[in-house]
Amino acid sequence: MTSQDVILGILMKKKLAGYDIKLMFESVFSYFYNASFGTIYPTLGKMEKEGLITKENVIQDGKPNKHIYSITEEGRKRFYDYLYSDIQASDTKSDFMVRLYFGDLADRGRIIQWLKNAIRRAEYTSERLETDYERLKDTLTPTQIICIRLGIESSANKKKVLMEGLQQIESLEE
Amino acid sequence: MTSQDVILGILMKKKLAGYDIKLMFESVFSYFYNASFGTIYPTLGKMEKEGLITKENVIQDGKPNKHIYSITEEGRKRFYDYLYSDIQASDTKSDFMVRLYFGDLADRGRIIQWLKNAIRRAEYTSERLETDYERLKDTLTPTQIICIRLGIESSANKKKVLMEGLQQIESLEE
DNA sequence: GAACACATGTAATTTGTTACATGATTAA
DNA sequence: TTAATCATGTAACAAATTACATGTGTTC
Repeated sequence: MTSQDVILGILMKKKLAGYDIKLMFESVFSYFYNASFGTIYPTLGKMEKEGLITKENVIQDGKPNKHIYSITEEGRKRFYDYLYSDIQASDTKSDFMVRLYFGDLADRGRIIQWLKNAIRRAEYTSERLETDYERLKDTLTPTQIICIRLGIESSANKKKVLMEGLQQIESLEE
Repeated sequence: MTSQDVILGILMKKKLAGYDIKLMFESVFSYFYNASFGTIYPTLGKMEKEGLITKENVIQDGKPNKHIYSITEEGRKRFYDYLYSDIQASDTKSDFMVRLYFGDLADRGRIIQWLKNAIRRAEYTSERLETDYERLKDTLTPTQIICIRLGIESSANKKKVLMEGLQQIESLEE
């Protein structure tokens, strides 16, 4: 799975500008995919050259011009090639978990701070996704519902485990 | 957090060869970090040049020679620079979740296959980690216990959510 | 005889990030 | 007036993957 595959998928449903795609990465996709502008724009350029998408120039007033990209037949074909390919193992880099793993090399106060911050983040994520879910649930496809449920429940679960861990750490003798 | 930071952390406790580090990435770290040989060996080389680690040549019979790396004082200092730096947001690329998100473009049979495979993987992961936990729990530090608990419970939770999702999909009219 | 575990390393390529450059409008 | 939102793009650089190359011993 490359950024191109994901962009192709997004354009399957709607024509969009690079900026809009970035907004989607930051909202819906944030807990399972992300890419920066420095990836999105060059990828869109490359895809247009290859005939997978076409560009439309939209002049806006008060705002900069937009390049709206639409997927082509060739692009749709390419997307299905991806959709029916083998699923790759997911790849996670969690700095927080690495810190925890090496936690005995840090002082107790610092660890407690790490845990409290992570608890707050997990809480915030699960609440944000829950709100999104309530707002969007009538427009989501069945598999998108599973996707967002996975996000909500995993962050709620994470919060639970972290709170148990925090209690454990706090109960320890110095 | 770079591969260098993680390798430094691993060498804080024990001198090891690149091959051993790879084994650790595949076992203990697998659910929150990973790096290939193509990353590990060049990184070790660079670290030695910078004086963060030292190399020791170990001749083995029947097996190829090993290069055992030990961390230096300079390396320890560098590790603490990392340990006390800001924690970076975790970065996940889940091909499975992306497929789910675009699931309405795939046929129902395929989706069911995806879900069943993911359920099996989640089950396997949580069982593997649970076994590791039972075997190692007396040697694990308190924060390592939180770390592994996070892995066990998150995969068990994932399995639960996926099974609910599968039922939902299977109950749908064609 | 094939494949796998052990063990290291390089090279080509891909992929991605960060920072910079530009510039209008709007809200604090 | 400062920052944020909107909007695109490039360039320098960093990071990482994949494949290749080498070679022994063991297991199937």
